[in-house]
Amino acid sequence: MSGWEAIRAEVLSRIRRRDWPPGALIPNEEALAQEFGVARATVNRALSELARAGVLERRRKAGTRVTALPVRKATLDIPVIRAEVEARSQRHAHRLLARARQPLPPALAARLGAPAGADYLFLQTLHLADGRPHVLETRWLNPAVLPDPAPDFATLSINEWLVAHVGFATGDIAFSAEPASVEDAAALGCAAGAALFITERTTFTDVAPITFVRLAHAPGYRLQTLL
Amino acid sequence: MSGWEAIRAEVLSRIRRRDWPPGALIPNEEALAQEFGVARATVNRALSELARAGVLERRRKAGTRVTALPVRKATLDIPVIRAEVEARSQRHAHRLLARARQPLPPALAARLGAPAGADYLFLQTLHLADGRPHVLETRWLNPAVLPDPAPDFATLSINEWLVAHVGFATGDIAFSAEPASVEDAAALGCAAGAALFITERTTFTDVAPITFVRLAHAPGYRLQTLL
DNA sequence: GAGTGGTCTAGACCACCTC
DNA sequence: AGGTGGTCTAGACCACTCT
Repeated sequence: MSGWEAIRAEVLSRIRRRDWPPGALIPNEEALAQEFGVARATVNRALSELARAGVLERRRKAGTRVTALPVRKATLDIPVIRAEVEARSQRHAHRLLARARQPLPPALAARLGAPAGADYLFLQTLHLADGRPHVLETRWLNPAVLPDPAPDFATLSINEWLVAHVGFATGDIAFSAEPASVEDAAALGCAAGAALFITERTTFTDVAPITFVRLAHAPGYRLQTLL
Repeated sequence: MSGWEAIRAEVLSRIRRRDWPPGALIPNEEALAQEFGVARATVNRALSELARAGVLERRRKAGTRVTALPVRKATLDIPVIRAEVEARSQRHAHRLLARARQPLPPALAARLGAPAGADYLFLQTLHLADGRPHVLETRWLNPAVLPDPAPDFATLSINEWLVAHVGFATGDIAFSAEPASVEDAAALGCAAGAALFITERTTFTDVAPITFVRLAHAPGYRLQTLL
């Protein structure tokens, strides 16, 4: 191994070995470049990666420190549901349970930054994995992003239509646990009150809100990632 | 704005505008460098960031494509519990409920890559926020990583001792929803069967397993992040 | 074999921040 | 005011992988 990855490994090793304990200032880029016999840019690359991982804290003039109370950063992959199901070699299908124009509930209007009571498209979709209920998707969609006539979401999943036609957007995502409502339970085929893993996402373009979606995952769902 | 961030923004804009639709091959680095009047390294930096975000897919010789079915990547911060509580201006405290040497349950031994029935330290800690139950932490700890004599975890939280003395490690993390067990309910002061948000982590150093920890969060907990 | 991205270098300038 | 990291350049070599 050589190059910036080798330097990252060596620095990490010195941190683990407590040569550079938590909170300590480490030598500056030029000194390390000399020590390792590489260009400063190579050291910069290695240290920047460690800073991104939360292991180091870097500030101009102040130098580079080992993070005292490291905030571990985990990267989650949020796949399209169909891709997630098919990655487990299961067959994916979806059924459109509801589709209606509805005024946006006030709480959601606030989260999306939309006018209260705005006319939104309400969609409820049940995703199936190998024919069994997998995820109940409840979505409010800004009709302004839709073409006229609107696509038939009975055949093409909404989410896939969005990623293909609206493109990349910003937003936020939240995870929680909720007891299954009567509606959740009916759709997912579980008992009311069962512990469900809930994902909630809001997405925006630069100019307008796009959608709010709540995913209620069938019992047993796990979201997993490497640290 | 100028530099690599400007180029990233312009490329992203062309993708959103569908000048470069999903799946399309975009010009190579040298062509873009000429067009924007910058060095190839600057284009490389911009495109690498977009690839890291999952917007582009890059392969030598094959070139750079707009991701067809983008896998959104969300970065989660996993703070030390005390820091998380204090960040909300609440007072943190913890009580050590149990501490015992116990053989590692077979299921956990497999996950940690430890010999079945290995002698581990079992610790159960209740974290309080403003005096109210916040998280029930259930942990198995490899005694080999502890000094002799072992620290008194009644005063210093285990997790903080670990981050300060064992240092950075690899591992994995999983999130799920579970009904509260009788034990969970008693500790957290909620009803048995209530929907709890569960975090499970396993961590290793290069050479040995360190710990498995299960965090049962009190009802209402949300894990949130930006996309 | 050849085209593409990944990385490295040596030097430079600059933004930022602590002192 | 001056030290530090952040970025850019122009050029080079290399690793990978598609054809």
